[in-house]
Amino acid sequence: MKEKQLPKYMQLKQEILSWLHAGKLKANDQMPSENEIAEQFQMSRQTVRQTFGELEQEGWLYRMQGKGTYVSTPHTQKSRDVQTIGILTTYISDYIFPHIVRGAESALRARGYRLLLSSTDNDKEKEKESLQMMMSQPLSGLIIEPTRSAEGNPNLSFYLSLDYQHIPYLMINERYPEMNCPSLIVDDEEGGFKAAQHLIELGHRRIAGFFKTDDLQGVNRLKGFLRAHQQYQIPLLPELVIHYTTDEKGQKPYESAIDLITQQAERPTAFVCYNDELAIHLLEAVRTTGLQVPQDISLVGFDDSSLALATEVKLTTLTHPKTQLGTDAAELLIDMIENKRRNGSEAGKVYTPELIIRESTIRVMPSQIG
Amino acid sequence: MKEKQLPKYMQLKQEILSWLHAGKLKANDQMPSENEIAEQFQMSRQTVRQTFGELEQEGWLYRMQGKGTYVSTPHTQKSRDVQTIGILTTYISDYIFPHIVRGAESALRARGYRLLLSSTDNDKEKEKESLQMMMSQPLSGLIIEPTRSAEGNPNLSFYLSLDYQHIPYLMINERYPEMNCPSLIVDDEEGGFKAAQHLIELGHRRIAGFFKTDDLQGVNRLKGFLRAHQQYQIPLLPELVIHYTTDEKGQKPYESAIDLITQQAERPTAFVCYNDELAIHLLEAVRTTGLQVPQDISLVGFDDSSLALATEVKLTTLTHPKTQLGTDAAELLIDMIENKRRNGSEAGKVYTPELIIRESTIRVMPSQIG
DNA sequence: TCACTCAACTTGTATGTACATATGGCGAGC
DNA sequence: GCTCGCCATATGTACATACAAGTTGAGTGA
Repeated sequence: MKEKQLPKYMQLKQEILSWLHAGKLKANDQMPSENEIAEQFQMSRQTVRQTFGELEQEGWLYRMQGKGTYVSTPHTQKSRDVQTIGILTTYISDYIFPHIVRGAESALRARGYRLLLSSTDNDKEKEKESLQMMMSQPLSGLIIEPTRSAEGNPNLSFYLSLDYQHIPYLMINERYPEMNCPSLIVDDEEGGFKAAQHLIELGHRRIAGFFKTDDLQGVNRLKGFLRAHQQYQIPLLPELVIHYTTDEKGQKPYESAIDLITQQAERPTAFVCYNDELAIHLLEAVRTTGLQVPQDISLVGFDDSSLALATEVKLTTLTHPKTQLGTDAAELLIDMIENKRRNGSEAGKVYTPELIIRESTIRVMPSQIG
Repeated sequence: MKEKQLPKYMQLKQEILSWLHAGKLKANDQMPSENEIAEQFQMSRQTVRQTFGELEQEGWLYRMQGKGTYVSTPHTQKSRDVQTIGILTTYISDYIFPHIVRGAESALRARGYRLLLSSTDNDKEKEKESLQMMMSQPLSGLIIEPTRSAEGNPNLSFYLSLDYQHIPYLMINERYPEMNCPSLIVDDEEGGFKAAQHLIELGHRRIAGFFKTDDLQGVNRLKGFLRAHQQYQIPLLPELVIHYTTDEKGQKPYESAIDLITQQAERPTAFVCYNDELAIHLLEAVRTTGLQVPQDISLVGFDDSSLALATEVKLTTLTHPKTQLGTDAAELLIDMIENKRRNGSEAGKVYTPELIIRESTIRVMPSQIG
């Protein structure tokens, strides 16, 4: 019999809570007096007082000297059940993030959770501020999109204190390798591979790749891009791989694309773009040189965002779960909270991007072949 | 001597709190044991326990069985200062809303407020749920984007209870006429007027208007559209004004546009679209009929969203403050909270949309003139 | 009929005792 | 030098008693 008997006052508390849940006692009903309960349960009035004290603290009962003890209104009771979950993303308004937030928000609302939202603008210092503010009041769980994950994790101590406080959390899109928690990620390497493979199978041999490499997403897409070239034994000229950072995204890739088209002896026949946003941007760049997509240059985007359908030439791109990712994250987190599952990386999920072939890619023209 | 002597346990509580405030006891210092205090203050251990119990409840102390009682970290104490503000929008992921949310979020974060986010999907029932959840825990203020504002306000009681609880709130984008609070709105009627005026001055005489009329935004844009026709004394055929609701937005305007082009004896030469999203959609519709924008049909969008620049033919559109609106809303609300300004409609702000002329509108061709 | 008193009941405060249980240090014994 | 067990001390639980203070209603008296 290792199992410990609950203290009497706790047993009484459970009993009374069960009365409330069973509807035996309704709002503003008067409770039996302390002495009545004491006699009925064969315990002293002091013990009953201890129980009533806790129940009052927790908002289930209220007491009036000289009159008696009463059941609180359901409003006051139920409100304690509303829990809050935080989401910390890099950006809010850009691109696919609103869809992730929306998926999570609707799942959370349906399950009765409130959503705290904060963004980091991909800035470690803001990530720290946001974590501090979020944790300053009771939090039931946290969904995190890591900030600049290719550069390590200076806010590790905050994440450790999440463990210490037993607050469940999970990561989306990317992960900090040193942390052991469930993560919902997209297999970006596979996506990069599929993009390059698609173009190679269409006969392209000079494919330029534009990748944002200050987050793991871009690094992994690049990795898959390279692996496809190796696997198909296509030599890849170093100047056909363009790296850029978040700060440079407005200029560098655009100018590099124009350079590649106009300067290179043999211009590339296809671009693999870090995402749809960049693809649209490079579509412009191609047009300014007088060339056409897809006749002269094939384009592959990433993420299947709304932008991919807004253009006249609909973009070939790779899917991103977006809303589904947000919904899955919220539901997994709620499951962790309600079933007290421990953290652990085994839980997560990996999404494989699927290629969507539209109008921006085309079999390489005979005239283009070197 | 009316003044009642405080109970002993309360006196002790005051005493211990004064120790904490005076810095006599620092974080994680060990308190004297219950028995020591009891002897020192000439009271029983039970009384000391009562005091300690309350101080523990309030977060000042924590107790460890067998070890002793300790002072909590200042973190736990000071954290009570972080306040929470809610934002209730119709949509989260769509269109310009992410920008509004982003503007508000960054302003709030900078000022040390947390952001609770919820959406209504333009559904009154969900609006009610969201309000309930938000108000279930302390809230310092609320930013509301009204749901289906053209159809009245069934959740009025919730808004009245905001007043009752002295929670400041303000409205963005639209307003419930019966409520007296600051509102930040865009002068949509002026926008509708400018859109029509622009086309009229380019010589267009048969201008079709597509408006979503289940919210006030669309109704007002339509109003301005009509006013321009009156002012320039252009007769407007009833069949050139297309109404639709949120549910119909995928089909009705698209089909109506094709009908207008193909069925009408004299097809319209320009479309005024409820927003950029619809404009892109109708751009497609025009293309399927073999006509071109802007040569055959001029298009005006609304809101200057990122979509307006994604297309090959850059959209002529009207500005929307978006991020600025979110930032302004957050800062006004913080001002109301911190300076205890009362609600009142005098505070708000009205933004006037500006016309941005791009490539989708053109002077009417001689061949087009009936 | 009205106002007052008072008894009986409620919860609030205060103290005393007893034992249970968790912690940490000390010393005996290996 | 290490381990084990004991002990002192801390908080946790439980019960008993006493009186204070607020509420209610029945009973009393003018």
